[in-house]
Amino acid sequence: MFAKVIIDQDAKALDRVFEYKIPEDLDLNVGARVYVPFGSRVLQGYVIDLNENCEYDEGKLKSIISTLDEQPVIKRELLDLMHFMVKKNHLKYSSTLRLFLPSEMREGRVKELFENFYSLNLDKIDQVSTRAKKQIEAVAYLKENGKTSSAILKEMFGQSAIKALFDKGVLNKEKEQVLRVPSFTKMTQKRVTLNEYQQNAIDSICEDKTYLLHGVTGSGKTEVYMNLIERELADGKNAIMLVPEISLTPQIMSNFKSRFGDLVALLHSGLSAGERYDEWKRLFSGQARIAIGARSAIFAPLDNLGIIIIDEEHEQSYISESNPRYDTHDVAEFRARANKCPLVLGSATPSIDSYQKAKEEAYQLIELPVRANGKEMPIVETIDMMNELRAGNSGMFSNKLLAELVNVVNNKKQAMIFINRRGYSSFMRCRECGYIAKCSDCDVSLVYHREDNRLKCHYCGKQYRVLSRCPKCKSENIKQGAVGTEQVADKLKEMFPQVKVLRMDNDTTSTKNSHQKILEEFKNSKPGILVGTQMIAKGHDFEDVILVGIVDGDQTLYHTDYRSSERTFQLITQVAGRAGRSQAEGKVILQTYSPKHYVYKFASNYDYKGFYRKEINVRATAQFPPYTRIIRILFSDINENNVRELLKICYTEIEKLKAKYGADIIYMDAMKSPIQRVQGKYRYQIMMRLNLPNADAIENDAFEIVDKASKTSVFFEINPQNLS
DNA sequence: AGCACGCCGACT
DNA sequence: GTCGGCGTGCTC
Repeated sequence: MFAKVIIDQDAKALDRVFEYKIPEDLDLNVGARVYVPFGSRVLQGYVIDLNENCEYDEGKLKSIISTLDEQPVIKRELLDLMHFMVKKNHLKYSSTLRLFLPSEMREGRVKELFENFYSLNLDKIDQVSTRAKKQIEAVAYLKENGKTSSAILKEMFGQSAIKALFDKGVLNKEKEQVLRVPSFTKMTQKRVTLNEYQQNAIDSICEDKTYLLHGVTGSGKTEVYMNLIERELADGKNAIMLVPEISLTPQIMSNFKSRFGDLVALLHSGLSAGERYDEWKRLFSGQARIAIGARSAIFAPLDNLGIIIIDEEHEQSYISESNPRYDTHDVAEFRARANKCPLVLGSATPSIDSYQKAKEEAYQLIELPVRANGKEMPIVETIDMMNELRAGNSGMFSNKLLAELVNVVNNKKQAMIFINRRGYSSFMRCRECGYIAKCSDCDVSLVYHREDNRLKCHYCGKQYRVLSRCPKCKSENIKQGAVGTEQVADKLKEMFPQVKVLRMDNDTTSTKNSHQKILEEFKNSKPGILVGTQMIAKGHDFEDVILVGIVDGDQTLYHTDYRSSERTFQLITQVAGRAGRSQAEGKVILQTYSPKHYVYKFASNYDYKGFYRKEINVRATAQFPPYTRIIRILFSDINENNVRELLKICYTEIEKLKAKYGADIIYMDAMKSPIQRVQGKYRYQIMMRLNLPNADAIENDAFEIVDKASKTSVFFEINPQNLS
């Protein structure tokens, strides 16, 4: 017998199948990790196939040294998925396989946690003194509950009692592996009665299909998810539910934990390597049957899936933007079809892509048009900031927003102020000559951070001293540009000194649990104002938030990106949904310099369908996705000449494809990347826009060309989310 | 990725 | 003569 093996090395040159002989006495399975001789070294690899024959020269084959796994750790379905992903996303086998296993399982670094357990030695039970009250209690407890961990026993009966029992030989001590389970405070969740739409959704979602669940904010999607999962569990099946990274809120987790208990396993980047390994193992062994987590949880080692759910399906975090690059939607679709189970995409603001698929009946559309609590959506008032300016108000808050804030404070309620930019202000600009401070490595504007009075590069983290005069024209009139969270928070503190003003963004949530702490503090602050980036927009329910202010709605709009309208609409809807979640009436103040833009018109009326109709037209007219496919090939290297050379070779070759595909290559150009340097590497790119019918073929041809020409891997992006 | 092999310059 | 620079090529 022969084995096909993928070597666990991150080099492009090694990323192919190597064949090995299998020793007679080795019991080997597809999907097991193995040690193999490789050149003069011993490396870890993964068995992806077993065959009677080999393709390579048999005389040159070496033998597998040993296997690390009796049972395969990568199940068949995931191996099929590997092939799918490698092909679809031009990925390496090795990096794809790594997605399937916790990092602890590579290089044999499995660290397991052991704990002492005690159990009763029934022969010696009569040795316990009748006067030893604690010891008798402990024995009774152990009779009732069986084997128990020493930590629990000592906590309950005291260390001395347990030690005495052990010394007498009444207790047997044994070491046992324990699994580290991330803790969450459980809330007892009362079961809510479903409205007719929710019930209808649950009844309809039952086939081997993809469903788009379009439910307004507060329509009770989570309740639908929980019911669906409950139904599948009862049917003996397992479930995966994905939530966007940022909304891994304690609320969602504790809801699920209290409903499903230890059947839930969590997988996300906030876990320690040990915790992640243990959660993975609980799923693998079947102890846990529901995987909940951010995008990587789609690779949960569960078989027999009954349902896969992607909550807030429009979120960008579902698209992996660093290697290995993939779109969670594709992976979920693959796994759902492999398991013949429903895939549910849920959102209040579906991506244009998904909604179009629903319109074309590739997906089945299900709607939850009303809020579960029967409340109306809060009223959105659009403020024309140009008018404010003309009226002499050049501050960052409109008079209306200020008045509403005063109202909040007087009534001891809460407000959320949303601004989509972190730091104190966006950039430093010389008012005389127009010079803008940039990062010397990344060619991107530096952002002023007041807390440490420094300029920071948001791409590489490099810090600079603040400029007091312009390095170009020596003018001292160098100032910050647009406002950021820090400045807004400072201003509010100044205006409302008696009010608790909290800030939440990437800078204030870098330490573990800081996220939770801020939210907890806000919850207990009345009156209180929470200032933040999109981080505050997702899934937090605060009863006393009656006002949401969007300081500068335009910041996401004027990006040179075909998706900016879509993103702005989603963001406003999402943020607006935070207001008036309970009895109180909510209000949203939306400040903008372009109040007539269609995004604001539709967003302020919560008119998703209207927005979709407009936006899909724009895309069709301008020849943007989903009607075309955009491909961006990014080359980067420390040596600028190397990149330019490679770019030139690839461009000339790819250009020849025009003869073959003609007008299906709508556009093609080579250029410097918008952000020319990141971490000292020069970045150049080729952008292509393709007509759909031949897009796959052109994409593959282009990939072949680039792959052949370059020794290192090149970033190959499809419909890139941001062009930096 | 690592490691061998190989073909040129400058040293005990 | 030999030591060692790192370019090229291979690993089942």
